[in-house]
Amino acid sequence: MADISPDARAEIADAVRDALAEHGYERLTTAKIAEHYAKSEAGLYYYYDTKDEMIAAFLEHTAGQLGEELAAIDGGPEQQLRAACDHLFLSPDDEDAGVHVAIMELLSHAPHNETLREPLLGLESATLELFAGIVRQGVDSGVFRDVDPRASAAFLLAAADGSTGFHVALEMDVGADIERGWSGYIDSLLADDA
Amino acid sequence: MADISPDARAEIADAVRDALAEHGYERLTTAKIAEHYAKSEAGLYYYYDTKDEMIAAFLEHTAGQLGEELAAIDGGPEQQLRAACDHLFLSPDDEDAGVHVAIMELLSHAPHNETLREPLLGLESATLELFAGIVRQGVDSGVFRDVDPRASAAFLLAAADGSTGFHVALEMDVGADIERGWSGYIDSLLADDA
DNA sequence: TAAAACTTAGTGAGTGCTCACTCAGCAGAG
DNA sequence: CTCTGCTGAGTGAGCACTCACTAAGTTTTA
Repeated sequence: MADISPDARAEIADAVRDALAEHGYERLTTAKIAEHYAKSEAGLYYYYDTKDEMIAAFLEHTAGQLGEELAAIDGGPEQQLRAACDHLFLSPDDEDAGVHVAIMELLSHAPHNETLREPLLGLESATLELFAGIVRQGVDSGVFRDVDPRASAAFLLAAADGSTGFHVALEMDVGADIERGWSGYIDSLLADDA
Repeated sequence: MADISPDARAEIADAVRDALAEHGYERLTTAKIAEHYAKSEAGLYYYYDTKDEMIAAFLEHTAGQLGEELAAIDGGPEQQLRAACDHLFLSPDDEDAGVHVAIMELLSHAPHNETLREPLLGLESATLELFAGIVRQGVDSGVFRDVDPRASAAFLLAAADGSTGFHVALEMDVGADIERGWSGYIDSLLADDA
């Protein structure tokens, strides 16, 4: 209970991710997690006390990965921001679509579920900080207009989260529109000292 | 089954809405819907065959209401767009917060649930059209720059949907930031023929 | 050095509870 | 007598979680 080996942690996080991508949160059962796990269903309970704890473990694992991926982006503020958006605004045929929809499901359950709230808050806060940091750098270096970094970051991140909804979940044909939308927004952030 | 009286329709839609606001979709049961309904649980099944159909009825009801509310806004394109955003981007202490989170939950279940997909698509498409119409009018009348109306509308709507997530669901303290975000975005849409 | 005692990492077969949905029947209107 | 609208009392399936047990190490003891 106290300490779980990193291997077991990662194996279970992956099993939760695969099961979530396949079935979605609503239909996620411990039996389905076990189907993607080398050991048995009861074995999951050797490491975690509840299903929610397994999901929280998946979220923490994912937050770590996303943080690494976003931190690996380099270039000037404009390039960094475009690359980061490209990463977060995904297309319906993206292979990670299932995972993103699942995280959105989890988000929507946060008001009723304490166990999930904390890791989700961590995930979103970290991403927000990262975006705000890029914008702040852009403003300081004069690449961007004098906008409020937190406001721009929060707005972009909200749009990224929301696009998962009606774009991926509903398969509405607005992928190109949304991409022009955020791209145009970044254009509008650029300082116009031509 | 075939035709349900408008009264019964509305009563059940309201019961679903109240139960959703109170318990969220995950913990929504037909018994809880019945608690907010004047008749019995079994009575719900006199009108609808499945729980999902009751929820779909609620969504259709809500889509109608939202359409009316947004259509009632008047003023110039800038005022209309600001008022519409004010309506969709809500604060955590908004009394409708529960309903918005619930719709977000429903959205995230759409990939796995055919019954819900259609009414949700209708809800989102109608709102998107409405926003795009306002922006188009603004562009045509020269109030806004020559932006792509569908792109701007889709981007704004995505941001509105997403803000429900980390703002209302997580109670992250970014309400003011997001408002400055969309307000600044509308500023950037204005034609600058000062 | 070998047997005994203990620990770690699991497993298969439940168990009890919740919940969507059903059904036989009933009151009142026409 | 029949149709509409409705109900109380189930019922069966699904699911989170438990538990008695085991096989494979590791440590202790004589």
